[in-house]
Amino acid sequence: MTAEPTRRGVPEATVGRLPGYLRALTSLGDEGRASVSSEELADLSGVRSAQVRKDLSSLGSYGVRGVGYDVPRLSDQIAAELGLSRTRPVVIVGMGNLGRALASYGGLTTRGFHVTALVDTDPAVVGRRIDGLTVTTMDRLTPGSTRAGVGVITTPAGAAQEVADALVEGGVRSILNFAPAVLRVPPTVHVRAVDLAAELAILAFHEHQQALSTADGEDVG
Amino acid sequence: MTAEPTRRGVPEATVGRLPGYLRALTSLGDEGRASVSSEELADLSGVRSAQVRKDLSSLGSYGVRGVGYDVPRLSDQIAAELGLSRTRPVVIVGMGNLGRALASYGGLTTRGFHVTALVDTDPAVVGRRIDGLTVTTMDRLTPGSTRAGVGVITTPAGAAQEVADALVEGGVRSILNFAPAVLRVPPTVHVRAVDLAAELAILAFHEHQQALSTADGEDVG
DNA sequence: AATTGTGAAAAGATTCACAGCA
DNA sequence: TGCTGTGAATCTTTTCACAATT
Repeated sequence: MTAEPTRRGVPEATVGRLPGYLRALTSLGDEGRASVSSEELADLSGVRSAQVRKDLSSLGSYGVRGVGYDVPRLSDQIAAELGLSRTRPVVIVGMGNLGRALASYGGLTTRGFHVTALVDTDPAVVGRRIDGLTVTTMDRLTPGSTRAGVGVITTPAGAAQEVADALVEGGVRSILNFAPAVLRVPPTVHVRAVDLAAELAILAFHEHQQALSTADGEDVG
Repeated sequence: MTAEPTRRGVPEATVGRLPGYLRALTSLGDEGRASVSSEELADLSGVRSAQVRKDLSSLGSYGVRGVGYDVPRLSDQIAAELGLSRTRPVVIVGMGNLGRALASYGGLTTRGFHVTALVDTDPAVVGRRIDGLTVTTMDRLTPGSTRAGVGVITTPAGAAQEVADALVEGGVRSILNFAPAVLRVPPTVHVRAVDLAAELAILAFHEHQQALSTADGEDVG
């Protein structure tokens, strides 16, 4: 029993798709749609319908055979499963371009997350107000403001580990890391990394392969 | 034979880890290290050593038993595999906070990528200079500037599909999509999505599960 | 003695295909 | 009839363990 496996066994791959389903369901709900089929939900989420059914059944779902899934009910179900009912504090560390962009990013402020602190070390930035919050230094963070919350690291790679340590110390149990660095954290702390350079490199790989295979005379549509 | 499978069969999961290896190797190289073991490289990349060996062997690697991998040589090998030898043009569409942040993001401008155009529809933004480039409208993009390049979408979700269509029209074959929307593109075009809200939701899920299991009396170190 | 490369085993994820139900 | 839920089949990924090699 490490920190990894999930309570009632929702597979990790399924968890990764739940936000996508929720997004689609939210937009269906806004249009006043009462029910949706796995086929349509799959289409809106960019996956296959069998996948949708498997995923939702692993949640102990409440679809109706011959009809589909109840949109508001399934929304609530997924939001509850994701733990989005309770609002979580977010601390952003590193007030460069990316940090500032995230601080004012609407998608972050909406469902379930609330930016409670902005942090930087640069004295020229500390004390400035960004999007209604005053930038503080790391050591001014109160443990209460970060407990059971999410830390977002948008510092240069060199500072990332130090920041992660401080966040963990301050009670953060989840970290979203934009710095191109591997973080060492206790096993109770979850880290997700978003590496823009890596994403581009992966795209470059596929383009490269495509170029090679067309040069070799494969047909490409 | 769709567009998916890779020339000499480098598994997709492996491709996803190559940028991480390259990052570690680059930093080892900068320190003047001549060789590295799978064990150490694994440690630096946050994976297991067996994984590293499998991954590198699928590249047709050139490690030396009893010694390890030659750092500069392996770097070159991976960079070549990823297609990072040739510089690729990047077009960023959507000059909000995130778009501006990416436009001046160093990690993007370095290895293999070069931002060649910034695009927005807002007349108040078009014509402005950001980071040495003048913001244009979509229709002023020359096909040549985007061909075989990468399009980055940082617009609101509602505009994303339209932008993707235009990028594809303009010759882009890879898209990095930050808008929370599923894009429909021809099968020859590769899309990777970065969804910040989804990342946070996934972290929230794990925190939520952890909270549940501790409440149920599981030990958590 | 140290470390790679790789078959084989195990685990995980996806897809199929159809029984079961409204 | 239409669509879910799921066992079985398939495919992919990870991990193990050890022979091969310097």
